[in-house]
Amino acid sequence: MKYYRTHNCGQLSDKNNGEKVILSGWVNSRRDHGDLIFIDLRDRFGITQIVFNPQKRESFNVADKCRSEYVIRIEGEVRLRPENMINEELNTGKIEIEVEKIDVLSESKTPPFEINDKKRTMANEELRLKYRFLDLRHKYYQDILMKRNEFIRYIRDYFNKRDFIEIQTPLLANSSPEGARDYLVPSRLYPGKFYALPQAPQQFKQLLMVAGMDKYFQIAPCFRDEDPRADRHPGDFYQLDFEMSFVEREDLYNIIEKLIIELTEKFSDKKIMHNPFPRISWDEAMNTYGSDKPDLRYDLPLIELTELFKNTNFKVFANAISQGGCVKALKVTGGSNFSRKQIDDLTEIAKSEGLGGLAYIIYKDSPASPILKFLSDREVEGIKNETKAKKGDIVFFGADNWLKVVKALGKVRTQVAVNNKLIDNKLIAWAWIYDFPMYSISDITGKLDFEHNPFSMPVGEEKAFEEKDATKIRSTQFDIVANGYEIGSGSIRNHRPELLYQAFELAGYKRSEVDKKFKHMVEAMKFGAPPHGGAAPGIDRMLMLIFGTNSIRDIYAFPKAGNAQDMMTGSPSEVSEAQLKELGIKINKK
RNA sequence: GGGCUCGUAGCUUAGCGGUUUAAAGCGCCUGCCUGUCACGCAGGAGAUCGCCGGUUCAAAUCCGGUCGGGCCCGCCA
Repeated sequence: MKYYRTHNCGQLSDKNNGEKVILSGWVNSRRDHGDLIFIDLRDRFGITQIVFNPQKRESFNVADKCRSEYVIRIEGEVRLRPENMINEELNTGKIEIEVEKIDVLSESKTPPFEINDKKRTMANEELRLKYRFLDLRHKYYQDILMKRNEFIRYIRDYFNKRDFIEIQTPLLANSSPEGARDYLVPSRLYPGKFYALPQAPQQFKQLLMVAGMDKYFQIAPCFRDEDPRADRHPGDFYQLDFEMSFVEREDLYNIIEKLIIELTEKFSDKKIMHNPFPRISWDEAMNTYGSDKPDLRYDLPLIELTELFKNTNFKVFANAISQGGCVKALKVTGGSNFSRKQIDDLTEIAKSEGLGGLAYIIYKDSPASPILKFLSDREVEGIKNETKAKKGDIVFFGADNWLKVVKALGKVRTQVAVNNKLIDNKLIAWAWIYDFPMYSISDITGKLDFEHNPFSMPVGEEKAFEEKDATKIRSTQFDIVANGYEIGSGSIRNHRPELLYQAFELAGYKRSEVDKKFKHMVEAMKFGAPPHGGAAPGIDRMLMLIFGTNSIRDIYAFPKAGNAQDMMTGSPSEVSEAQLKELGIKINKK
């Protein structure tokens, strides 16, 4: 009976008036009025005010010694608060507990930072991560973890209702030659050999389709050994991984789109901007927004001007066009008041993406620009017509090969949106980007390589390979994007072994190499593989967006810091000589 | 691997065109207080200014290095 409680701290109301209750929790704050002590007792469910009177001398003396974060257990009677002392901010604000007996279950050292239910501590993150078990006592984090639980349960229900089954795939898998850096796990039984933690259950889920499981999903832990970002947790993260047999892309869109709409409406304060989600081909996305994950909360499209400058005397534009490139423009309404510094900063962004510079025309009473003297009257008039620039606007130009131009102006577009506060944070602009390129020329090797998942079916299946220019082959790969983030991707898979060999061959893999590296996959496809496809939205990014947190770390119970270390447990850490010896591993320290 | 930026009581910050006692709010400790709810009032303790070196009569302050954090680029099929 020592640790028994009758209620939690968020439960009692005026209906319980007069009841004898036992509560336990943490001392959130203590207000000592000399001969009257209030304690706000806190647990995950809420806060209840408890009152100590000097008539119960023994209990009063214990309460006098209680400090923040002590764990206490009290017995007492629920009492209505006087009318004018009701606390509207608390669910339990109409009542308080008149304490008869108190036990201190655990004392607490003075915490390294203040823990208050009302506000998040402003202590720096390194310290908070070190004492994560204390930081998590904040309502902010408790709410997120509870909401995350609801979120994931909703997803499980959604898929279960639709005949999907959740299947756990191995965490000790094989290192894959494609993709991100693997986390390796040494094998004790086979010295010199390694498991790899899966970057995604991609191969297993396809094999489950071959196995006839028909519809699979998993809240799947994934591991990639890459450097973190604010929106990328180092090491491990979760994907909503699913795969279906006998489907087209349309089936995949439908199942995700409906889920995401329900999740957004149920769990977010934000409004969905476009419903149904816009579908934008990769070419169109790049051409219009200069990004394969465009932020559609603001418009600001890139404008095509190559035709206008076909015969221009302005060398920068003429050179770009003669080498098969293009000229594009970005009009910023009301941008004529950009400072010198702002224009310089935007120019730097363009240059960092490989452009020689960022030409511009400012529209005051008449157009003003360093490049005006190189342009004909017809061209100046044409720019105005195409961009619909008016007094008060600015138009930026990019000229080079197509991809460079759109990427650079896309970055400029993003920055302009920030500068001019064009972003409405109350919106989530979900969208589909489809028909990604199957291949691209690697910057490093100069050779053709897979742009994304090599197991995706090319658009048009065998007809795709009639295309002479392999960079023009499109994949059934699609992304779900929102507010400038890539949330996840999917595709119809290539279940036809001959087409798989053909796809790999273009990327420079011989049949024998494919057999060696992906033997189980190719073999599986030869034993009656159903057509199938799937996708994998990132749970973490969805949570970030839908909950509206700024850091990916907020939605994890125990996140790693930006240095990929766990500040609390100290991992990664050294291991004993004996362990290394058993694994046959020798460490060369730098 | 590269760039930017931050590091001053337990916490958050001020001071940083060189100078004597490093300042404030919160927290902590002590005392007072029977209606507070981030209670209030009074008093007190608490800092080798991340670390190492240099310049100087003198460094939290200027310079160099180093360590640690954050953000970004590369990377992330």
